[in-house]
Amino acid sequence: MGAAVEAQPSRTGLTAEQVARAALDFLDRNGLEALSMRRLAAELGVGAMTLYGYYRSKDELLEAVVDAAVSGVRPALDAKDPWRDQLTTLMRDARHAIGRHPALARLRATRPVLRPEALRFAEASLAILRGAGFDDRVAALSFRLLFTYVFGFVTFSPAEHDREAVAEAEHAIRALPTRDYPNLTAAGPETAAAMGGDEAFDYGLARILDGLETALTA
Amino acid sequence: MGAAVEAQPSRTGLTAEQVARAALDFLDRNGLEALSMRRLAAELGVGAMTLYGYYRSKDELLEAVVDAAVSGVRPALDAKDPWRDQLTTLMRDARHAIGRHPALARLRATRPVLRPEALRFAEASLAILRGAGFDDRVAALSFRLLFTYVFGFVTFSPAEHDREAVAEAEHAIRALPTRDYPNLTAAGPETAAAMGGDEAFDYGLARILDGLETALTA
DNA sequence: ACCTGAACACCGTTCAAGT
DNA sequence: ACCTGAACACCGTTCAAGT
Repeated sequence: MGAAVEAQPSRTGLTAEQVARAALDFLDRNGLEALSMRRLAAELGVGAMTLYGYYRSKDELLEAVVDAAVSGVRPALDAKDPWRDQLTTLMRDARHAIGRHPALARLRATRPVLRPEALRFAEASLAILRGAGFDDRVAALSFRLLFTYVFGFVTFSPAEHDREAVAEAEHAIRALPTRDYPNLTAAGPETAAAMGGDEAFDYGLARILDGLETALTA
Repeated sequence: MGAAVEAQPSRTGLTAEQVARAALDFLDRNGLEALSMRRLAAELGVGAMTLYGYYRSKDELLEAVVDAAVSGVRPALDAKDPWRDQLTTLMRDARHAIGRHPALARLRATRPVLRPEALRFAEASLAILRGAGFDDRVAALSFRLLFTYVFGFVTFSPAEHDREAVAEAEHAIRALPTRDYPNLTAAGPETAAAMGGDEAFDYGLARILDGLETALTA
């Protein structure tokens, strides 16, 4: 399990929560590779070893960071909307929520996160799917598909504004021998453009929802 | 760019290729965290600094490792099959190819891989999609959806045989308050089971292909 | 030319000591 | 009780020296 030694403001005036929040903030500013216990401690103005009073290891701290990022985020849904619209809203919101803390998706790739706060996304998805008429098994499989898509997208797509990554991809494709890569070179700019952004996300999501609709009416 | 100092067998009898292959093997045996330049060098029976004769940095070595893993893998397709069957085969093969080197998916999450060998998957996908009648833009978007799904699945699903991860998830769900998580607790075992495995992969893939079919005939 | 030990600036974490 | 410096066993990489 994770945090929770005690929420007592100790001699340093720090709580476990505050340490996790500071780590999340550090992650957003400097990225995952930059975070070290020593640097975080220095930023908090305490000795490196002080952090081990709040978390038994760096791993445990990182788990708490995921929790901190995810807690308080409540899906805003209107149950009167059609299930397809509800899922679209939920997945778009999830994408943007994760996109605000890019390091987190990679953190979740190593460790499946099973904290209650992180499971609200599953609950909200299943509520919509079961409400739409999917039985438990198919609702669960459908949720997993949506989860995989959203987390896969934020993990493997270049960041929102990263025009450079797209340009690099286009350049790499243009350098390919046409003979061995006839289709990729023919659709080079389109393939590079499809690597990320709202259009790509929405297109994929729409196809998945088309597929769910087909399964539901079959 | 990556490797390629020279393929000359030097004093140690090592080539850049061999170093990359050894690193891939090390990764498969010990995981991403365990790989260090010092340890790999020790395993190869050379000084740590010798590796820097082949690759300028650990990053560059890792890029070559991705290349080594991916090179030589040719999609085995029968162009006479319907496009849907061809895509199913290609994506299943890709999933298993990546699954053989679990560290690689996480490596690709940090750096988009644009080496020619890695782009064969894109070429094969686009060949099928364009052959099916998708225009370049929609074919590119559809490829990206499939790519995201396959890489997302191998990244965020527990490994094939990891019965323990499923049990842990089931346990975590059972501990949830029914009042706040009515749907998740109701479909707990199904949700845990859907985290990975062939059934989950094939279900998701089938829904995506349903969606592509809908888009194509619309 | 090719290889490598020593050294530098870092890590996470243990342990014993400080207040 | 709470905090922390020193120390240990590691990193990736530079640099100067070895053959």
